[in-house]
Amino acid sequence: MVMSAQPVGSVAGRQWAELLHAIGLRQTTPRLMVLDALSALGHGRVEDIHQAVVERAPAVSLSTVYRQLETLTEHGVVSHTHLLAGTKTYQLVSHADHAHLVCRDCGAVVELDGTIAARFTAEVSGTHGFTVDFGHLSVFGRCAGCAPERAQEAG
Amino acid sequence: MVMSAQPVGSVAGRQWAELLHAIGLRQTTPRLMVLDALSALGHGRVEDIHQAVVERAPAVSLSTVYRQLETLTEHGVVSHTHLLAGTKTYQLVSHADHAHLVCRDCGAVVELDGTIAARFTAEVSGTHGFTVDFGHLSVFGRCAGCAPERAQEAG
DNA sequence: GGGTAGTTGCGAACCGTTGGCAACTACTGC
DNA sequence: GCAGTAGTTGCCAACGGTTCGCAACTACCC
Ligand SMILES: [Mn+2]
Ligand SMILES: [Mn+2]
Ligand SMILES: [Zn+2]
Ligand SMILES: [Zn+2]
Repeated sequence: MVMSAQPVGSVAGRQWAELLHAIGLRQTTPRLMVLDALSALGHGRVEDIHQAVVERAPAVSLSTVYRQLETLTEHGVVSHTHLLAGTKTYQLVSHADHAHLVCRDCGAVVELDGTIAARFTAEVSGTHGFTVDFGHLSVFGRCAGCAPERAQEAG
Repeated sequence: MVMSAQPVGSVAGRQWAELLHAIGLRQTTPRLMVLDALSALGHGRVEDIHQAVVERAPAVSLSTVYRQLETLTEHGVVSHTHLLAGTKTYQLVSHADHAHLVCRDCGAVVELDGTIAARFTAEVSGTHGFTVDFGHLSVFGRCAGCAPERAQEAG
C-alpha cells in the first residue's frame, strides 16, 4: 500500500491549501502533515517531524519527510538552522524571523532579542555589505544559568 | 607498517613541543602534522587536513586525523565552526578569535569586523546573560558581490 | 470519470564518521 | 643508552543519517 489511509483536508490542510496552490504543489497527506508538524513544533529535526507526522498518518515514510522538507525548502516555505550538532533543525520560514542563542551546556534555546539582532544586521550590512540570513543564525555559547558560578547573590 | 617513516621534530614539531608537553600529549608525527596543517590552512575540513598531512606523511590515516582533531579539541588546542554545510571546519583555538561571514551564493568567507563582534557580544551578554562562543560563530547570508543587482554605478 | 504528471513507500545504496584490535613507538626511569 | 609501559596508529569493519531507484499510486485538470 502507498499513501496514507487518512483523507486529505479534514482538519489539517485547510490552512495550507492556498499557499500550496499558489506555488503549484499538490495537497498530499504527507505534505500537509509535515507542514502541520512544523507549525506545531516551531522547529524540529527530521526525526522529530517524522515522529509527529506518523502519529496521525502511520504510513508516511521517513524518506518522504526528507523529500518534503527538501521540496518545501526549494519553494521557500521551509528553511533550516542548526540548533544541535550534526543535524539540521527545520522550521517554517514564517517562523524564521529571529535568531537563536543555544547553550552548549544545558541545550537551552532562546530567541535573540530583536533590537540586538536589528543592530547587528545593520552594522554587518554597513561595514561588510553583507546581508545576514537571520533564520539560519544560531549563536552558540553558555547561558546565564550555566555560567561559572560567580555573582549569584540574588540566588 | 604503522606510523610514518618521517622522523619527528625535523622541521615541524619544534613549535608544538612545549604546548604538547604542557598538556601531556606525545609528539607523534601525525599529531604534529595535523597541527602544522591547521596552522598553514587557517581552517579546514577533515578531508582538507588529511590531504595536507598526507603530502608530507603518506602513511597517516584518515581515522588518525579524526582522532587527533578530537583529542586536540578535548585539550583545548583545536576548535571547530561550520563554514560549509554538513561538515565541521577545524581551526586552532588561537585562530578562533573571530567570527565569520559566509556567502551562500559564492561561498566567500570573511572575518567579521572586531568592533561589531565586540558590541554584539556585549549586548547579548547584557540582555540575555549569554556568553557568545566567538570562534564557533558563522553568519550565513549574501555578500555584497552576490546581492541582487542594484546601485552598481561604480562598476 | 479518465489521463497524466507529481508523489509516495520500500529497500538498497551511499558516505562521512566512529569503533575494535593488534602492532607499534614516544616517553619515563633507570 | 635500554627496557617497560601506556599512549597512538593503520587497517578495516561497522554505524547512522541521508539520498536514490523504482514501481505503485493518486491529486489535479479537463
Ligand atoms: Mn525559533
Ligand atoms: Mn578564520
Ligand atoms: Zn545553559
Ligand atoms: Zn557571495
